[in-house]
Amino acid sequence: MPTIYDVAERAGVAPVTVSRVLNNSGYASEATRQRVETAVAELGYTPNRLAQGLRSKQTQTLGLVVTDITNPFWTTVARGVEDAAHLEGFSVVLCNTDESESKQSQYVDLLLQKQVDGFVLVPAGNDLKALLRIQKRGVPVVVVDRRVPVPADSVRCDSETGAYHLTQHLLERGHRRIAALSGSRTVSTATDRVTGYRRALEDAGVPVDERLIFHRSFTQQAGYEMTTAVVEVSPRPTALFAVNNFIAIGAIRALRAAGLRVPEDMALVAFDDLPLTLIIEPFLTVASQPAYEMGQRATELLLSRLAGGGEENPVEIVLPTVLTVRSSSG
Amino acid sequence: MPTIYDVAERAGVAPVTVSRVLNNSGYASEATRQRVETAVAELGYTPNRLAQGLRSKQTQTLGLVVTDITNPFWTTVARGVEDAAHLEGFSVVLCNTDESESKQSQYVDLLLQKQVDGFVLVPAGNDLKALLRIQKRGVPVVVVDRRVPVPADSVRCDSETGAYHLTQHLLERGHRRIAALSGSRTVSTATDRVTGYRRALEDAGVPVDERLIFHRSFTQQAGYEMTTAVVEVSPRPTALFAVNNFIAIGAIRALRAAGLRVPEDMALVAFDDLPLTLIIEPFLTVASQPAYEMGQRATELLLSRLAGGGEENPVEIVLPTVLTVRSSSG
DNA sequence: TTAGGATATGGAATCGATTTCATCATAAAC
DNA sequence: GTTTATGATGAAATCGATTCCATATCCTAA
Repeated sequence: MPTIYDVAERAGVAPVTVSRVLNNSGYASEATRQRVETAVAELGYTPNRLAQGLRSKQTQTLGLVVTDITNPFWTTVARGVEDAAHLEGFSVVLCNTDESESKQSQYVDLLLQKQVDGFVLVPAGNDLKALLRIQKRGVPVVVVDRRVPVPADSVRCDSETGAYHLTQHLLERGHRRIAALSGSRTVSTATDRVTGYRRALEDAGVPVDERLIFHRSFTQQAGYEMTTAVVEVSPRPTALFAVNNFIAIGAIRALRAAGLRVPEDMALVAFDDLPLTLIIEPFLTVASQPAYEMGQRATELLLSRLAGGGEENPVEIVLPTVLTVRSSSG
Repeated sequence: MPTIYDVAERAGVAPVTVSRVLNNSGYASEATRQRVETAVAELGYTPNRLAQGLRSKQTQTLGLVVTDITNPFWTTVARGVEDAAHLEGFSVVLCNTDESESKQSQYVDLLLQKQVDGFVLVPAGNDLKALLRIQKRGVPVVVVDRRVPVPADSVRCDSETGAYHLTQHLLERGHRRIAALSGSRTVSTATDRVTGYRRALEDAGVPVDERLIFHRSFTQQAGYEMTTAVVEVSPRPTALFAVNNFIAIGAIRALRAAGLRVPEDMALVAFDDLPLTLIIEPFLTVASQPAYEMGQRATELLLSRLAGGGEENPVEIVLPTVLTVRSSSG
C-alpha cells in the first residue's frame, strides 16, 4: 500500500507538499499540483485515515448509538443522521444497544477509543454513566429522543403533547376506559407519554384507573403481554393507547388472539408510524414523530458544536408530533 | 486525555511495559502488573485505537456493506455479522449503498482508508470494481447473498431451488398462469430466482409466457408498479411470485387497489419472510432465507481468513431456503 | 531601494501506540 | 562453576500522516 512518502518521491516533492495538495491547504503551484496528482493516480494512493486522525486529532467520524436497530423508527433516524453527516464529509459508525446498559457502556467506550469527533446518543435505560463519560472527555454529544437530568444538547419530540392528543382523540370518540401500554419507567418517553395520557383524562374529567396503566418495554412481545393482561381487566377498557409502534403491533396480535376486532371491540391508537414500505394498509391512528428530521437536526446541532459554533448553554430542540387519524380508532 | 506515557510515568515503568500488561503480551511481574493497573484506573486511561491500528496494522474492525438497510432482511443479516464479529473482539462499521454503485464505491474506499481488517460485502448492482479494489489491496472479503463472476469467498442461499419450490407449490395448487416480479437483471438473486421459476414451469410442462416476467428493483414501489401492470395482462394470471419481501408488499397493495383479494382472486408467494415483530398476522407463503445465519457464517468465514486459516481456494457456502406455506397461496 | 507580504516548498517534530532489539537478573542444566 | 533458558524490563525505531517552523522567491507599496 503506497504511502504519502511514495507519492512524494514519485512526484519529486516533500511529503508535506503532497499533503498540502491533497487537502488543498497552504500553497502549491499548478505544476507541482499536477505532478502530485498524477503520482497519486499512478500509485493508486489513498490516505491512511488512522494516521490522519492520530496526527490531526480529527476523525471526521460520528458515533451513533441507538437502542433498537430493528425498529424502523430508529432506522429512519439513522438515515437522517447519516445524510446530514455525509453532507459535511463526516461518516457515521452505528451501534445498537438493545436498551442494555452494559452494551451501551461498551460501545461508547469503543467509540471514544476510536476517537470519534462526536456522538448522537439515545441513552439506554436510565444509565447516565455513558453520557457523563463522553461529556467528561470533552467530546460533543447530542442526546436524541429522551430527556436526561443533566445539561446536554438534545433533540426530541413533545411526547407529552402527542400522547395528550391521542388520548383526547379517543375521548372525543366517546371512550372512557382507555388503557395505556408503555415502556420502561426508566425511559422518559415512556413516562412522558403516560403523563400526557393522564393529563388528557384529567382535563376531560375522566378518572384515571391505575390498573389500566402498564409499564413493560418497547417491544412487540411486551405489547402482546400487556394486552393479554388488559383484556382481563373488568370492566374491560374500550380503547388502548400504545406508546410505540412495536407495542401496538403486539397489541393487535394479542387482540386477534383474544378474538377481539379493531376498532369494533377495541379501539387502538399509537405513537410512531410504520413506514409505508413495510405496511400493506395503514390503519393505525398514530402520533408520528419526524424520525428523519430528528436525526438530521441532531446531527446538524452536533456538527455546529464541532465547528465551535453555538452558545455555551445546551440547546434543546423539541419537535411536534403529527396526529394521523385512521381506522383503528373507530 | 491520558496517554500510555502518562500511565507509564505514574506507574514508574516504561510505556512498553504498560502495553505489555494491557495486552497481556510478553512478561510482567505481578507487582508491576498491579502498579500499571492502578495507574490505568486512577487516570481513567483508554488506549487510542488510531495509534494502535497505525502501528499494529490491525484495527479489529470489519466493514459491512449492504444494499438496503431499511429492509429487515438486511438488518437481520447485520445482526448476524455483528454478533459473530463481537465474539472475536471485532467491531463492525455498517454502510448502506441503496444499490447505488457510486455509494458503494465511496464507502468501500472510505473503509479501506479506515484500514478495516476485512469486508462483508453485498455487491451493489453489477459493479465489480469495488470488490476488485478490495481484493487488489489484499484485504479479505466475503461476498454475501449474490453470485459474482470472479473468485471470491461467498455465502448465499440457493435462490434457484427456493424459487423452484415456490413455483412448484403454486403449480400444485393448480395455477398455470404465474407471473414473476423480480429485481434488477444485474443482480444474481433476481435472475436466479427467475431461473428457478422457469425451470419449475418447464418441468411441469407449462409454457413460459415472457409477458409475465418483470424485472424492476427490490422495492415496494417496484412491486406495486409491476403488479399494476400484471393485472392488465390478458388473460390475467392467477398467481404472483414476488422475488423478495418488499416486492410482495407492493404487490399486495396494488392488488388491493385493483380490488383483488389474496388468495381468492390472486395467489401470492414470495422470497424472504418478514420478522414477526413487524407483522401482525403472517399470511404470506414464503421461501425464507436464514438471514441471521448468513451474516454469521459470512463473518466466521471472514474471521477465519483473517486468522490466516482456510485453504487457498475461495469457499462458497450455499444455504437452503425454507418453504413456509401460509394462506396467501390459497 | 527596500521593507513587507504573498507564494512555494521543505525539514523536523509530533500524534500514541507497538515492534524490535538489547540488557540484566535469576534459576536451571551440565 | 560456567553455560543457558526464562523472566522482566527498557531504549529506540516505527507506523503514515499533519503541524510547526524555516527558507527562498517574487512582487508590490512606501
